[in-house]
Amino acid sequence: MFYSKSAKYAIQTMIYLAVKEAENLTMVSEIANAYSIPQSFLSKITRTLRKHHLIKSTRGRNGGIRLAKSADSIFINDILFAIDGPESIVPKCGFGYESCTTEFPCPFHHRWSDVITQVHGLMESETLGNLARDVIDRNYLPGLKTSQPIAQTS
Amino acid sequence: MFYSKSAKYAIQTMIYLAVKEAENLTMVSEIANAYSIPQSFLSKITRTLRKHHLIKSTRGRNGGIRLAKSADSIFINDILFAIDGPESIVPKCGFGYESCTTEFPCPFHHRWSDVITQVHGLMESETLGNLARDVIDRNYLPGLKTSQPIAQTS
DNA sequence: TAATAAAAGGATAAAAATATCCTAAAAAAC
DNA sequence: GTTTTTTAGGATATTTTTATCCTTTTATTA
Repeated sequence: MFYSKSAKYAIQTMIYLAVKEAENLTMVSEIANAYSIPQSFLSKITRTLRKHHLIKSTRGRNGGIRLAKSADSIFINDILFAIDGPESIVPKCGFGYESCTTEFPCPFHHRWSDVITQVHGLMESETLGNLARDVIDRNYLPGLKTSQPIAQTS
Repeated sequence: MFYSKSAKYAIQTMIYLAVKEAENLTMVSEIANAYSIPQSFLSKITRTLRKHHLIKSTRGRNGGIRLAKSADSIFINDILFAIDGPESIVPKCGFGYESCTTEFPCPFHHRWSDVITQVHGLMESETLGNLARDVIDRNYLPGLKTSQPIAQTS
């Protein structure tokens, strides 16, 4: 896949928070439960997200996490960067050559560059806000009271 | 990335063989050396390729491997399937939901389906023959005597 | 203030992917 | 037929990713 399982968990978490933006704090355990993510593992991921200033957290009873800024100002790439590191957001050669550029292309380069560019363009331009609105419109968020199988609504 | 390191090695190997199609047999060690792949590891991969009838091998002195059929009849998907298994060639949900369909889509589904479909379409339609011709045209194959840095020729 | 509940953090474990090593089998060369 | 060279195969090791466990810190509540 284009990103790690950890990054997937992170994106799920961020979407969850974006959808619940109104609420001040959400417990990590609630999100872990909603997506069937091991709680301790998700805890590590949210700590990383916090270190990258994507979320803020409060300890202690009634504590939890929330977005650090507007969902519209957070791009998917920001999340991938935080979790999978800088490499993850650099369009990489489909063929796997370390240094594959336009000047020194690999066999796959030309065939893949369009597609790879699209993927990374999507990551760069897609905001958490867009995804959250999509989730709300479709009424689709596991674990939320408002959630309904989309199959019934369409 | 879209596929594993093993699959990358396999694709590199298959392209190497396709370019050298004229020659009867190529040693695994030669390919491993050309791409800096651990030889024993590549040996395992070529055994898998053989079991999937993508290459044929001959043991003993002057032995080696060669394509089992015409490069034009081998699709990249065939290689990915052999190495990474059936999952690798099934377009998967960008968001990571296990069951993400048109009827039961996830937030990413609509945004990603176009891109994912393109990636997998490319895998399905791209043949080893096409890639090999590209390599020959560009005179680009590590370890081959004919290889030249493409930067010099363009 | 003590009990409780939450995130933070560190140590460890389990699983998966990648890599190494050694022996066996087979084909050719001598 | 012995040696050499190559792929086949199995056992093991290393690395990376994912997951678990336990303790600490912090805030709330009783």
